[in-house]
Amino acid sequence: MGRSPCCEKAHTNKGAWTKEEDQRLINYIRVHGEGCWRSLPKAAGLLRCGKSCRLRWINYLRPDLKRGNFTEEEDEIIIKLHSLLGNKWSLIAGRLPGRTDNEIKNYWNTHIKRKLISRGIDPQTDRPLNGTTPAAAAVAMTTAASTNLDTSTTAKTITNICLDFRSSATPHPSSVSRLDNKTNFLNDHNIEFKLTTDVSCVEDTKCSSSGTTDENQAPQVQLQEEQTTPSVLNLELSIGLPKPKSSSSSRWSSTESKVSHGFWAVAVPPELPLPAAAAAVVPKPVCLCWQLGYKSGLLCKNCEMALQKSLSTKDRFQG
DNA sequence: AATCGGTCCAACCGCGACGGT
DNA sequence: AACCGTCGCGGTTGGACCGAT
Repeated sequence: MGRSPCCEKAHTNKGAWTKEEDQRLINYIRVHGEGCWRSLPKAAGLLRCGKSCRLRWINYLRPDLKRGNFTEEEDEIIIKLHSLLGNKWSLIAGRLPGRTDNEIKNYWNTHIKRKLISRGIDPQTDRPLNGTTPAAAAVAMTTAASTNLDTSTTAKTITNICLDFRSSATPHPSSVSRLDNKTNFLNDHNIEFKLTTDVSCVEDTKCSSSGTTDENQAPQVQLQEEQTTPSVLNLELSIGLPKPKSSSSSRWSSTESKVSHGFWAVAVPPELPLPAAAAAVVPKPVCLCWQLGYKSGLLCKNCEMALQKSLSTKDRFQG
């Protein structure tokens, strides 16, 4: 049986939006908020399909959108995140408040690709075009030494990636909520982040890594930023085998799936002192919004709970 | 002024993931 | 477990714009 169309195409407008349509959509969302895109067009009196409305709002009408050219800092963040995540535009957008995935994707294809080629970097692979590692490359890959922090049966490898987030501002809540939904790819590849604001990383050009190791199962890589920037965040990346999936679907097991869009990570808040952190290291499902260092109040429900748990653990160690 | 080619970006399309039943 | 509806993501496209000739 074929997939039913998302909307009745015969009675919907296509193409560029008119000012009146924009205004209708804005007015409706102002009153009713985002969501339920399927029924929105009818309720708002728009002859558009829900997908079209959603796209128009997210990419163009949202009030928190940043307009204008990308800054050099934004360029560098995009390049670095792309080298890490690939074409995960929504994930990258989640790190650039006010920018949309579509905008970043377009910008990548029209500007950054050329920029990278001029630097001698292959934009597809983010590796040097000539196959050697140039000093200009933003990301160098080296073997990582790891320590075993994982008590689960799934092999994980934690690596450090230092990214330059000098321009990082507090993300808008909408970015955070969107980010919460970006973890499928990371789940599938069992990739974990631990993002801290450890200033020592700024000074330490080596960004030492820690994490589990299983030489038989997981490749180990360390991505290391050239330490020429004044402020760098320490982003630990764990790469391992994909989480086991139920036999007939791509979903997680029942206990795992209790956490919607969950994100398995070593849940250690940045402020936890090292000994406590080491003791508290257990795999927990939390999402990227915490792992990316967002503050309480901007976290999703899952991360908020995880944060509270970890803080109580911290209290026990200090008390 | 007209034409052409390149660039940019808003919007569309198809697909996969998730949640509910 | 299977099915269905909805949502969100990434790739692609079409047309507007702009500079060169």
